[in-house]
Amino acid sequence: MSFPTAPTESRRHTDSVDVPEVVVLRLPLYVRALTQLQREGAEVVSSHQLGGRLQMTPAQIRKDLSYFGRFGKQGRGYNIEFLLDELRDILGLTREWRACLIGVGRLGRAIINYTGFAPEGFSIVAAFDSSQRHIGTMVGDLKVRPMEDLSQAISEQRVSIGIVAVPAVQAQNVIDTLVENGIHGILNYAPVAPHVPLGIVMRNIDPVISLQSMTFYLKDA
Amino acid sequence: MSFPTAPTESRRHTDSVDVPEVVVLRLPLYVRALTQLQREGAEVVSSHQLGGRLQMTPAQIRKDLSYFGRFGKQGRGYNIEFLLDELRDILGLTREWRACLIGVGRLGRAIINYTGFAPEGFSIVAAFDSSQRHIGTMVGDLKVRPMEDLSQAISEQRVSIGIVAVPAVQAQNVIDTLVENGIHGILNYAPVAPHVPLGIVMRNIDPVISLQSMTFYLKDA
DNA sequence: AACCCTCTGTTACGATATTCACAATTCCCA
DNA sequence: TGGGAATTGTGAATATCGTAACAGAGGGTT
Repeated sequence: MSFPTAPTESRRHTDSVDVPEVVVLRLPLYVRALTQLQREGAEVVSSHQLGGRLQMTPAQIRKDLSYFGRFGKQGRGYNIEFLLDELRDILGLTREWRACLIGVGRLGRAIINYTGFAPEGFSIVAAFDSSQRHIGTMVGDLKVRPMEDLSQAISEQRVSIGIVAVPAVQAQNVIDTLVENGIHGILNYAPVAPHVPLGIVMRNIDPVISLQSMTFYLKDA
Repeated sequence: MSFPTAPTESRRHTDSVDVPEVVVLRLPLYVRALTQLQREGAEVVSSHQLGGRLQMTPAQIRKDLSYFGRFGKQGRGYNIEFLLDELRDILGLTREWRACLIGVGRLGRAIINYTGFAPEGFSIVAAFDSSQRHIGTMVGDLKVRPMEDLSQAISEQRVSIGIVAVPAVQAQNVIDTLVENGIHGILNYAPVAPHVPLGIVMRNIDPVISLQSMTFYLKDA
């Protein structure tokens, strides 16, 4: 498999289900590859074909899927539309997810303007900043609000994900605030590894960390 | 440990060294935590303290470090400055790394303007795009060049990393071109899982994939 | 209908990764 | 200087993860 355990991700939820987290982390890749295949007009795919696309062994794909059910037909493979529906359902991608953004500096503005979220059902419905300089200004089509409004906005707009794009020093504070206000999922762009209580799911987006592990392999090539 | 193998990363280099890739992926986190500790004025740290910061077990930290040498003192811990130097050396962070950016759309421009790279020794020294609309324009302080210039720019400016910020459909082509021109490290922002030959190190930055694995844990909370 | 080819789901096995546990070393202080 | 407290480095034990292999089911073909 080409996608080993990246050490800057996630946090286990409850242990009610016994699906390895590595498996969950791969499911979105399946969704994407299947979507691509579907666009190409395919109706059925074998674990071997899918493995070719994703550079992983057919056995791993079958094993991963088997944690959730039996989706294929022997001798034939997987019906793409059906499997996609199932995977979307498993991942919770059949509904819209509303997120709020904290921090509307350069990075925050880039995130708001990123067009990749909406087609996948993720929408940013509120933006916050602690600086007077930003509060009240428009970013995309959102008016930037003060942090004091966070609690109200989260409940009124039924926000369940917080996207953190503040400077490193503020990140832990902001994340604590989000958690206190009932947010359970955090997408953190700040270059730190914040602490979150058990049951909170965090994902870190950090290009510098990615580069720094890359150079290990490049340094004497 | 809070940082399980994220399944959208990397690719093993040569197998000359026998350090597990998961270990390499964690080293940058150590570097960052140690840097932070140093800023706070600490001179020595134990694996237990460091583990507290990073939410991992002391044993894992000691084991990880032991792949590369013996950096601590029993009864005392690790000298922060010394360990930082060693880790930076191991990761190849003692030199400057020059990268080129492909794709100067919204995402590409955000990447160029991102201020987090330079302080860590990563600089973007050339920008390319295939669209006439962009070629010749200035992005940050770089003039956007046509793809035909890629080969020359890579050798003349001694570029060793390619940052890909083109639409999904173009990503595989662009990456193939980079590899053909001697690039061994690729930071891919395009929402695809491209194929790269053995020996090429790729890291994927993909917030949507991160969110899609997060919702699995959020969906019935 | 009989045969053959294909491909899944799953169990058994092997590889990898993490944690445990402890001997050995260092520091500090009395 | 001696003794206790702290902490490393590491082999062994455990846990997790990936791969191989195969029985059994589908579907196509003659």
